[in-house]
Amino acid sequence: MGDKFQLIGEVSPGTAGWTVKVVVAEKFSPRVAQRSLTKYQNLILMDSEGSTVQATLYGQNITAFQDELILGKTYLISNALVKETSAEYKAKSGEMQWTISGRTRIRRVEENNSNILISTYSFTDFEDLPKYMDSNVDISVVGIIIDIKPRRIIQTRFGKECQVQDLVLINKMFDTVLLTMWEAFVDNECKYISQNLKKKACSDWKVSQSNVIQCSFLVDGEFELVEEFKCWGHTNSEIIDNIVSEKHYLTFTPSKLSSKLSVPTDEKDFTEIKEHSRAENCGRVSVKVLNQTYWYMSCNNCNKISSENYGDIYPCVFCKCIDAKAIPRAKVYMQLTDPTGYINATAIGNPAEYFLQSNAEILMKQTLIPSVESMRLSMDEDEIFYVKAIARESSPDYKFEILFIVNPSQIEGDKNKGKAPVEHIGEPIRLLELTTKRSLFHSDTDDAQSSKKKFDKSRIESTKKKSMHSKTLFAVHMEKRDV
DNA sequence: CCCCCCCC
Repeated sequence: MGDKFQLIGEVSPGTAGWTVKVVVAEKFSPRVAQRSLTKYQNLILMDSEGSTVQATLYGQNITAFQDELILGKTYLISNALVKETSAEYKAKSGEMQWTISGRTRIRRVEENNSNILISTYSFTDFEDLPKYMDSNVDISVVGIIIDIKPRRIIQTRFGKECQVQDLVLINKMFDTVLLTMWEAFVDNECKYISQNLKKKACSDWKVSQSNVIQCSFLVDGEFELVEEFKCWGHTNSEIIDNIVSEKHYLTFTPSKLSSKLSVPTDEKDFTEIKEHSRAENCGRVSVKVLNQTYWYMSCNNCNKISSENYGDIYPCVFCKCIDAKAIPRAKVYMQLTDPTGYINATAIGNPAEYFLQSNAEILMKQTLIPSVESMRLSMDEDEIFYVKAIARESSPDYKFEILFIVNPSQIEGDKNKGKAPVEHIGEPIRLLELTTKRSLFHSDTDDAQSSKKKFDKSRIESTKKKSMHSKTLFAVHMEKRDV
């Protein structure tokens, strides 16, 4: 399977234009980080030489890719973000780590490379397990799950309550062991396994049960399942038969394993940024834009990032649209500063194009990254940036997004002249005085009535609707250009 | 809505 592609070891952070053919050797359950709410999922990928690399998926990518990266299947992967693992963890995770995201290109290859997988595993026989008790060594076993015990709550010796659940494993010698699943494994793997056991029970159970009855139970033990522990679960009589007829090791696993597990479901929520309140009347606000790529390739249906080439039709992993088209989308990341401090904010799509005075296609075709000044010569009037503070799932701080940019002189003059066209929910409505320079950190409020204007009314209306749950829209008055 | 990063 090697041929014209790179090997895992040949790819480092600087490597350009690489493609590696890999087998998904392991796929762990999605987890939530210890110190934040970030969801992540680790995979182990293996190349033709048996070298492995840890690959990680974050957040929504976990769900998006759950059917793309199937355990035991072969893929061509390119354009993953390659990072060196920090020294702290190097011993454990190996040299490099790949982050798989929407920009990563993944192509399924119809090849059976399970022999490569098997060759790298070393399974410990059940009868040798007692040697490893309390040794904290990671070992692998292979067996069939023939029973799952009820979940129970235990107390550790430190008084902490833990949920555990026992599985009964059987090997080809009909030895059995109890495998105790801890905490998250109860919610994830056990849940999946028990569903699977039920499903199989009617048709297959008799055969395997009669097999079990014939055997003697030689070893009973209790072993902790650590994360590196490999474990395959089946109750299919055919598989048991295979084991009996000397097909020792199984390399296939339920392909939808991860989809049955606890995948993040929470919608992102928008919350108020009271803690960002500072003094008012804080003087001028300035904007700084660092050099960056002012566009990304996106799905024309859902706007999510795409790994395809411009104009290509492809099935989008995010929205599942089968004939999505890859089109560029403008984005710009900027720093807004006032005397109280600064925030970093992103503008995507329309506000980005307005700010950059360009459009996505032109931005994409720039070979050199132009400075914002050079693109924004015409902008010499005051502007209001409507910024939304969005609570992040993963950390306590907010990210800021510029929803639209309004030039006040374009707003129709009536009694609402100059008042920001944004509804504020749950707080007294106040009007934003254009002449007042607000602190960036002041979550200000605006008047819904003022949407009676010709300026881009429909867009503002639709933004309003989407912002119904938001209490965090605030406006930043930019005084002329001050880059 | 969408980008980035994120974890052991």
